[in-house]
Amino acid sequence: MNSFDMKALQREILLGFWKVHVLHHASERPVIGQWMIQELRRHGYDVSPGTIYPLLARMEERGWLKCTTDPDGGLRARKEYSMTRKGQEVLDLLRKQAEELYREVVLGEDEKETE
Amino acid sequence: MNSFDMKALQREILLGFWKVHVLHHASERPVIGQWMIQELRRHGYDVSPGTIYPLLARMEERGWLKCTTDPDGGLRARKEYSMTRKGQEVLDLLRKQAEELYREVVLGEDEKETE
DNA sequence: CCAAGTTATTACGATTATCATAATCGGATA
DNA sequence: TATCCGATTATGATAATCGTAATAACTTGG
Repeated sequence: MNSFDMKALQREILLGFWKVHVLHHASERPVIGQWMIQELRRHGYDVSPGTIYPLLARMEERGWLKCTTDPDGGLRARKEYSMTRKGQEVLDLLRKQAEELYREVVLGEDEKETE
Repeated sequence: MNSFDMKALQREILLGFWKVHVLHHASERPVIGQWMIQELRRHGYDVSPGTIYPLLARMEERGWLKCTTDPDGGLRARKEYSMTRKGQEVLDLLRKQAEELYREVVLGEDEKETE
């Protein structure tokens, strides 16, 4: 298959992409950790709970997502993360960056100069 | 300005984008650490040497980039990183991912189903 | 009603990446 | 030769990620 270290690539770069996907999905419907794990597996990537859950928790801490749980659901009830105003701002910026990235590295357009 | 923690955003997500830019640039002409720092500054982002140089060194370790230096240039001669075959494979995969990301979060296309 | 699976999250210790800042090196400038 | 500039290196602290195991609550079958 690939001749390179996929684990390193996931950690250094792809995980960042997936975080953008998470924010995007969260802006349409609530996201839960387990869904994210399965979704990535479906795409052929394997990411451990020890990565996913802390990641969502950090996004909540930072105010990018808000978390709701069934209060009667017990200690490990499923957590639904949905978008906040701040998260939306982050996502807006990320969309711009994702577009720049696409234009430059996929389409091969030159960077626009800041004059 | 922004109401969110830009430092966290840079660290968790944007830095990954910039790594893709680095690989892309390296596939066209050699890249050096100082250039990268200035380029990011030009775009309004501030990243420290303690991030950039280890990052390039890791890419070399992993065989994604190869490094050439003027052998008579002394201990801190400028290092030029250029693309390797393995790095090109990494970049190819990243281009696909960047395109998926763009289609989904910028254009709002639905994911393609794996049936 | 109990045992066994299923769906989820949490805990944890080890490893790796990132950060800010200071130090260093060598060439150019004056 | 003293100073500045372009670059990289060193370092110690902090933060993110990893794999694995533990836990909790529901569901299902006998």
